[in-house]
Amino acid sequence: MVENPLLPGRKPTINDVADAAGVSRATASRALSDYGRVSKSTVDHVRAIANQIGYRSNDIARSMRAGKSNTIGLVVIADFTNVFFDRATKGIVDTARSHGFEVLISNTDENLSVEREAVATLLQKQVDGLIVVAATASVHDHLDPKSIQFKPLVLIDRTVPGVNATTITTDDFTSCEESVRSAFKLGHRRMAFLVATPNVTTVQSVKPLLQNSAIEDRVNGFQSALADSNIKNAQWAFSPDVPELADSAIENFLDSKNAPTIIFTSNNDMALAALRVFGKRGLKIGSDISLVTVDDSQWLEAISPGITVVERPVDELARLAVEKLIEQISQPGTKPEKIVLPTRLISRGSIANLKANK
Amino acid sequence: MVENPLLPGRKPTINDVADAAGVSRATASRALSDYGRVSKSTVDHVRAIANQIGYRSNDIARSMRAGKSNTIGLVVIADFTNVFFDRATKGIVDTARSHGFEVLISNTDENLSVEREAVATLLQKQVDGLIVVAATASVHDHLDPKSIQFKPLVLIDRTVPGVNATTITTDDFTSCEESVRSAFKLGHRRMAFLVATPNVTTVQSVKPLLQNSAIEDRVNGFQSALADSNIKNAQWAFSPDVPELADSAIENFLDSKNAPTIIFTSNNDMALAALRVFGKRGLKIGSDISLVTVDDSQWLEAISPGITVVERPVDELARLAVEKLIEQISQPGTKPEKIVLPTRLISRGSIANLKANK
DNA sequence: GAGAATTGCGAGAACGTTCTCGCATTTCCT
DNA sequence: AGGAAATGCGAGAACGTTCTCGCAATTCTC
Repeated sequence: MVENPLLPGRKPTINDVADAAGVSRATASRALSDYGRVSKSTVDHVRAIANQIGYRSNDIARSMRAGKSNTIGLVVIADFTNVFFDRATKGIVDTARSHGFEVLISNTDENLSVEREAVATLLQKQVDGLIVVAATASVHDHLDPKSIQFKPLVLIDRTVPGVNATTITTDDFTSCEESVRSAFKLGHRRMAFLVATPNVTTVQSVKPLLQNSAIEDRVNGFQSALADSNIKNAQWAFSPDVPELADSAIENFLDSKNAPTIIFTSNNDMALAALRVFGKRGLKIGSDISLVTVDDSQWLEAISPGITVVERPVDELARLAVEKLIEQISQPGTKPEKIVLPTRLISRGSIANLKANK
Repeated sequence: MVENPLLPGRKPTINDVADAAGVSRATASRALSDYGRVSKSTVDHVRAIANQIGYRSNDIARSMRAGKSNTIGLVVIADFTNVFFDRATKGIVDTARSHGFEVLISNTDENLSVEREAVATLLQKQVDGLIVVAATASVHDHLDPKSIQFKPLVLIDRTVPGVNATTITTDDFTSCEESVRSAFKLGHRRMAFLVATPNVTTVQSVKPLLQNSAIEDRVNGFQSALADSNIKNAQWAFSPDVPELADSAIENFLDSKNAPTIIFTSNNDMALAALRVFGKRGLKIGSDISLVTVDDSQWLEAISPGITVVERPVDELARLAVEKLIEQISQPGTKPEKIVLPTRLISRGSIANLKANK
């Protein structure tokens, strides 16, 4: 190991800078961090010396002294194909960085005990605040103020009743409603809905108790439009996010007596299931069968026909989450807000026009 | 703000535990961290008290004392659609976590100065080691041992000549070679290649100096098979990762005099460009036009026909990167290794069989 | 030009851990 | 039973910062 000739054996500390510059540690600190009273000439001199010996401040020591780590914790769903959380994570990391914060990421698998552990670990790492995608709406003791040491908290994607934190969600209801209406206008009457439901183990045809307000919103949006259109025989499948089960749910739809002309899926994974089964059966999307899903990604636009989709503003959600969190970190009194971001139905070619075909 | 009635005003520290348990701080520390000499009864008592007052150790203070942060830094390409780095990041975070390490992530945009800054920031945060996807092969002073304070370093995806660090790459050469041979066997003679090239600003038809060994390997693999098959008129486009430019490169291929029957793309973004243009022109993949790309993702398999792809072992790469890094962190003498992981050509329906058509 | 205000800087404490000593007390060995 | 070894624990230092005090030297004020 080659060493710095000036300071053998270890990285330079502020004491080394002080010694080399012939000033006290306190003055060196003031000169480097630009506070307190120091003469201009001392500042220049100390900084020159610091550069020369390659001094870089130790953020751990600084955090310890300051009681702030400039780090936020993110507790999020790990899901290999879920574009939404992928992009949200990336947006959060980038926004945080641009505000001088680092992000510690913990992946939970929609698993409450993993989530508990993750929150505890992040708090031990002394994060200044937390952004959480809560696995379940019914349990939240680990998110209560005292459990998180009264640190700021922002919930994203889903609400948790009983937790008085800033919450940033998307208006899935309205666009899902609109997607059904849109299909109705094009002549669709037999509709089926495949909903990813983390907290079940088998496919259900009747809505179980959902633990996820975002999914609940989508289901409610679909149902509201069905009611308005007086459609009573819609088929439903609530499936765990397991490819085989999702695929079989789609197969069941297609094999049923009054097979649907259109299938709505609640997320990317479920849309993949639909595409797999359609491909296997040689069904042409946009003519033989129709498809609408939630959460846009580039490939949904690139393939032909493009898939009609409810787009959620993931980048804005990520940005807001970080900004609201940092606001609460820097101004502890700030009141929590409930923010709902608008979504948008993007029509591509995946809904067949049944009226034109007649 | 509600406070802990036992300890008003702040989080309990190990001093509070010691006081409440009636022992010294040293003994409390020994009892909680299970080292040194303490009686069984003292351990039980101290732990009970610690639980009771809700004590959780402060990892920042611990890191400061220990000179180790149990944190690794990841410097990686931020790219909205690049599945490879998305999954690599996730794999790295999960593997690290399972070994008790956290990950600090920095996104660079294939930008050297951002990369420099990121490395410096992570070092200030006192990471114990670094995993880096290097933006450029020609400059590496910021990755030299003294620049990274002699901390362990693992390079992934790309090699950087002159940096003596553990390197984990994939054997893109062989599978890319095989993909061309595979197309040749099916009767393809007119081939075109669209290669994502971060360090150019316009589309080039002649290979520029690539700064990326992974891309270089792919190009070399393609070229090797072309030479073996005696194909001399292959078309090439080296494009920045900008949708409009990539799309136009594909258009140019299709509009050229001897238009290719098959297009090879070097990554997911370029494949999306191909799909967009094919769709726009009504070309049917697997019959009118053929396509092969690199880096698998679920949608490439779900659509019909599935896209033939060179699959790279991203999860294993991520796992190895973390494990090798942690090995070097815990055993400082460990020699760097150069690991090359095998890739695999997955044939789906996207290469037309021109021989069968005759 | 004398007191007051300002400026520049050093000494030392503090953040919350862990670890090295050293000192009692207990246990062991013959 | 008497010395040696082992055990249990406390005092205090150390990690690298920042910040509060206070003191001397300089500048200001009338």
